[in-house]
Formats: sequence, structure tokens, C-alpha cells
Amino acid sequence: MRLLKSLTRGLETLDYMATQPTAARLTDVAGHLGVDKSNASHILRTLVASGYGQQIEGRRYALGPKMHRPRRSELEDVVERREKFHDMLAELVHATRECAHMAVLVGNKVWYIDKIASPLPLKVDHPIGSLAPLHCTALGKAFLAFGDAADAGKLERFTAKTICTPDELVAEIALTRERGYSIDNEEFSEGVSCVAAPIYDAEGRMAAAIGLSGPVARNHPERLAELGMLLLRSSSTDKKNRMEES
Amino acid sequence: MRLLKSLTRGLETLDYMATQPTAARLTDVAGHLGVDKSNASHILRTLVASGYGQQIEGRRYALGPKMHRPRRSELEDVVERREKFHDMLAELVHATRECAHMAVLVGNKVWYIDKIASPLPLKVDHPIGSLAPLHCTALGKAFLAFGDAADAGKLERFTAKTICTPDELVAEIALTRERGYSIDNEEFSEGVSCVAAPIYDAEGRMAAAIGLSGPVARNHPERLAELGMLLLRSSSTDKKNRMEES
DNA sequence: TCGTTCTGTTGCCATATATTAAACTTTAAA
DNA sequence: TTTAAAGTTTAATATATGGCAACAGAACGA
Repeated sequence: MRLLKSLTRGLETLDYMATQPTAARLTDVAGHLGVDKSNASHILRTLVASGYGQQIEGRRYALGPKMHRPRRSELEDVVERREKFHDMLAELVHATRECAHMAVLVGNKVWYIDKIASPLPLKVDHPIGSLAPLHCTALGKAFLAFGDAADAGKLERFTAKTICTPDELVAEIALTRERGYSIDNEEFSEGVSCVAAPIYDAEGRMAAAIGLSGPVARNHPERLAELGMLLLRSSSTDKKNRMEES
Repeated sequence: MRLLKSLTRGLETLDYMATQPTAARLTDVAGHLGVDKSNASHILRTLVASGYGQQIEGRRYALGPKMHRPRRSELEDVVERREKFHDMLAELVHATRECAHMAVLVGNKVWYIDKIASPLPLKVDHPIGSLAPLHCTALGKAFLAFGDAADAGKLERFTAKTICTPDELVAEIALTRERGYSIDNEEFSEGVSCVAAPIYDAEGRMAAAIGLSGPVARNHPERLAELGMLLLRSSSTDKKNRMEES
């Protein structure tokens, strides 16, 4: 197993510049790598010449334009995903007569990006575009359990049933992982219960959450379980379709 | 001017992987660099070992996790912006009694991310989360005139007044730039006219568009001009505030 | 299943080249 | 202005690297 030394050093320099809060000086780079100043000079110059580094404000070095290549826009991904799962929401509403939501993770909140309301007169309403906390919503818990939501932020209390201690939340998340879908039983809004399940992208990372919400009057525990299983079935069907077309 | 060769090649390999639509094979990389397979093998292995490359689906190479370092999420920006301008929308609705919208650019469409409806019974409704074309909406034209919307896509006709030829659209955009705000006069929806103005981020790039929509019955040309000026005044006030706090 | 071809890996050697050290230049500090 | 620190250039040497060739493994077709 042979690694190219100068390449390794160059990349390590990129690492260094990436982790450094402020633009790095040549001497610092040389010190960090444990090489001579002149060597560091050559490395940095090569990085700059290739566009992976850049020299700014006199003689300081930072990551260059090539390191900030515009990737495919996150927004496009989100909008595309919304389009893709809109029909699934419609089917879910049709099958359950409950309100279906879709949300993505933004910081430590969920952001509702799609909704189809229940046809019944008694209905819940999380407007599209609104934000909600992670620890007390089914959609949020789905990101905690299956996505890469780091922490839930402050565990604010909304109702008597809101989970407000880290320990309880950890247990709830573990339970959610076993179950495969998440539940919110009047933890955010009195009288409203929800279930949610994750949606994955092609790389297998959680991309969005899809959930069903309704009044507890209709959604007793048994029905919530049914709805949860329905969500799992829908999302696994999607996964299968994706497998086949690839 | 001395550049490190193996480092240069390694970085060029990153370039190659970045521009390649699909994950690259070793032979392709070797061919592209004009080096021996064995050399390419060492380069790729070094890239993988350092995290700048990764080996996926067997024997193909792609940019690694270090190249996808999480920058501040675009979604966070959008959500933050929405929060920030929500009050302005409310003020606009209060002042004009027309519906106010906020939208961002996604590909060659505008995506409505916030809305406050008119209090009057006759009102327009672009639901939040929906997409609209650029060439026939005020919000879209704002991105064409002041933002970095590259092209408007197909100039589909929606009403008799829709601008459907590139030449006319170019002229309209030029006019919009002079005017400072954009106008949609029943070009997307019969009976609905809108005005819109750009919102800029800290770097001076157009971040979002804010617009007012209402029925033509109320919004005769003179009123549209008034609404446009109001938008400009609101957004310039925001700009001033931003200047002061920085 | 087997053989053929294509793709990627390993070991070796010669030499191009990266690294060091020292001299030199530029910038910052005193 | 002087002095010290930081950065660049040059030159020399050691060695890391690139090419070759042989090897191994996967993919393909029969």
C-alpha cells in the first residue's frame, strides 16, 4: 500500500485550511505538516495554481474556488422530492382520510413543504412553510431516529405529554427505531396525534419525512399503529420501485 | 515557479471526477491524465485514503466526503430569509389589502415559500410550495432581471397576454431593470396582475423575490405602479437597515 | 462451466522530482 | 531606521515517483 507523499501533504494542507477558523499563514502550514517552509511554499503555490487554494489579504492562504464548487442545489432536490411524493401523499389521504404532511430537516427544526388536508370536517392544520420542533412531532422524531438530526435543541414543553427530558427522548428514539415509524401522541398539540416515516434518497440518507396527522378522537392507539404500518408499506413500495428502475 | 507534479495530478484527478457525470474508472483517469494505470492507481488510492475520493460500487471512483464538507445549508438560508421577510409581507398586505408572496429561484422556476392572503373576498391564490414559470410571473421576471436566472425555459403560453417570444421577453426584462420592479399583467392567469421586486442577501446577490398580486379589477396600471413603488420602498428600507447593523 | 479479455494491483528499477538547507528578499515590528 | 520575522528562490541531494512488466481478479461470452 503505497501513498503519494506530496499529494497526501497537499490534501492535508487542504484539511488544515478547512479546519482553521481564519486563513492560514505559510509558517503555520509548514509547522502543522512538519516540513520546511520552502516545501510548504511549493505546496501552497501548487494548490493556488490548481484552484484548490487561494491567496487572500496579502499572504494568507484559504480554500480556493474549486473547493466551493456549486453542487446541485439543495433546493432543487427538495422541490423534486416534493413533486415525487405528492402522489403518495394523495393516496395516503385517500386511504386514511387523515391529513398527510411532508417535511425536510432544516437545522434542528422540521420544515413542512407539502400537505394534503383531510376531507373530513375535523382536521389538523400545519401550514406549508411552517417550522416545528423535532422532539415533539412525529416528523421531527423520524429525523432524530432515522436521519442525521444531531440534537433536538431545547426540549420545550407544549402539552402535558411533551417529552422534555433527554433520557426519555433517547428512549423514545430507540423505540422509534425498533418500530420503524415515529409517533406523536398529543405531544405538540392537544388532541392531535401523528405518525411519520422516513423517505430515503438514492444514497440511502434520509431525505424527508412523511406523516399522517389527525384528531385523537379518530386516532386511538390501534389506528395509529395501522397508519404507521401503512406509511411503512408506502415508503417501502417506493424504495422497491427505485431499485427496479436503477 | 515550481509546482509539485504529483499533487497537481491528484488535484486534476479531483477536477476530472467533479466534471464527470458518472463515477470514473481507473483507466479513464489514467487516460485523462496521460499516465500509466499504476500511477493512476496510486493517485486514486491516496485520494481515497485522505478522504477526498471514495471508491463506490465496486471499482469506480468519485469525490469523497471531504469534498462534500457541509457548508451552511441552503435550506437554512431560505427558511431564515422567510422568517426575516414575513413581517414585511404582513405590512404590505396591511397597506395594500392585496395578497403578498415570497418566492425563491429553483432551477428555472420560482418556488413560493411564503404568502399572506388578501383580506378582501376577491383574492388570488398561489399556494405556498407551488412552482411557477419565470417568463410570465412578476416574481419570475424579477429573477430574470435582477437575479441569476440563466434562461426561462420553454416560453409556454398561458393567456392571450403571455410573452412567448425570446425577443419580447428580452425587451421586457430590460424594461423591468429600468423600472426596478417587475410586472405581470394577466400573463399567467386571466384577471390577475402582479408586481414584484428583488431581495438581496449580504453579498448583494438576489436571494428572493417579493410580490403583490390581485385582480385586475382593482389593479389598473396606475395602481400597479403605486404597488411597485411601495415594494421598492420596502426593500430599500430593508437594505438600509442591513447597512446600519453591519 | 470454462476460457478470453479487460481492468486494476503489485514489485522493481531508473530517474525525474520533492525535500531540505542556505542564501536572499520582502514585510512587519520596534 | 534598524532588526527581526516571514516568505521566496536557488541549488544539491536523496528519494519518492512514474513507467514497465508481470500478476491477479473481474467481467464477458460461449
